[in-house]
Amino acid sequence: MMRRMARAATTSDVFNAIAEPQRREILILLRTGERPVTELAQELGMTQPGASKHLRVLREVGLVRVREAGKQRLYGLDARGLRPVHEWTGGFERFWNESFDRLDAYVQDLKQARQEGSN
Amino acid sequence: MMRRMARAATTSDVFNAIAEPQRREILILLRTGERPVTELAQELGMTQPGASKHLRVLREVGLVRVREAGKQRLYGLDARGLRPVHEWTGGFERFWNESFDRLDAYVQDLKQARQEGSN
DNA sequence: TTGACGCATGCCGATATCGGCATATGATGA
DNA sequence: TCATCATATGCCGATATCGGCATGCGTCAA
Repeated sequence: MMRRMARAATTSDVFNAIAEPQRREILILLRTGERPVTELAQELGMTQPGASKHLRVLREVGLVRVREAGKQRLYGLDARGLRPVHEWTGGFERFWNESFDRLDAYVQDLKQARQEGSN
Repeated sequence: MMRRMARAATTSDVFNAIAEPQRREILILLRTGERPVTELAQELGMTQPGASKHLRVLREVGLVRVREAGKQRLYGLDARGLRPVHEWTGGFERFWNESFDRLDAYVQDLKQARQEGSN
C-alpha cells in the first residue's frame, strides 16, 4: 500500500541522489575517468560496501554507468541527468543576478541587520 | 556525541533542502512574489503546518526570508543559495554537451551489448 | 577445482524525514 | 480583556537513510 512516504525515493530522483555529499564526491571523481569500485572507495576514504551502495543509487537515477571488465566493474559518469538540475536552478538566475524591488529592499535590510557571516 | 548521521542535516545543506519536491514548488511559487503562509499552503494544496515546516527548512538554509506584516509573515524568495548548486552542476556541463572518448565508447558498447546479449 | 579477488547485497542500529493532528504563541481588533 | 486569525511547534507513527559488518556470488589464475 505504501500510504505515506517519508521522502521521495532517493532512487527515483536525481535531486535526492545528489543531496548526499559522498555521492557528489563520487561524481566529481568520475569526471577524471572511470574507476573500479575498490579504487574509488579508496580514493574517497570509504568502505567498499559503502561505495557500492552509493554507486547503486547513482546508477538507478542514471548518473553513472557500469562496464564489466573481468573481475572489475568500471563505473563511469553519465552527467546527462544533471542537466535538469542545472536548468531548474537556472530558472532562478535572474533572482540572484538582478536586484529586485522587494528583494533588494530585503537584502539591504539584512545586510545591515546581520553581518551575514555567522553561519 | 552524535557519532553517525543518517544523512547530512537537511537544515544545513541547500542540496538537501531542494531535494524535497514540495519545497521546490514553494520556491517556484515564490518567484512570483512573497506570500503569507496560509495562502502559500492553499495554493500548493498543503496543510498550514506542513507549509510552515517546509518554510522553516528553506529559511534555515537561507533560500527564503520572512518579513513580519502584522498578523502575517510574508515569505519571500532569496535565490542566492541556489547559485552554488547551479555552478556545481555546471561543472558537469561539458560532460553532457560534448561526446567523449570513453563516454562515447560506453554508449557504443552498450548499444552493441544489448543487441547481442538481449538479457 | 580451488582459492583469492572484486563487488553486491542483506541485516542491523541509530537517526532523520515527512505528514497529520493538536496545541502553543503572537498579533489584531472588538 | 477576550475572541479570533495567522503561524509555529511539539508529538506521533510509518518509513527511509546511512554506515558497519558479514556474507553471497561471480571471475580469474594457479
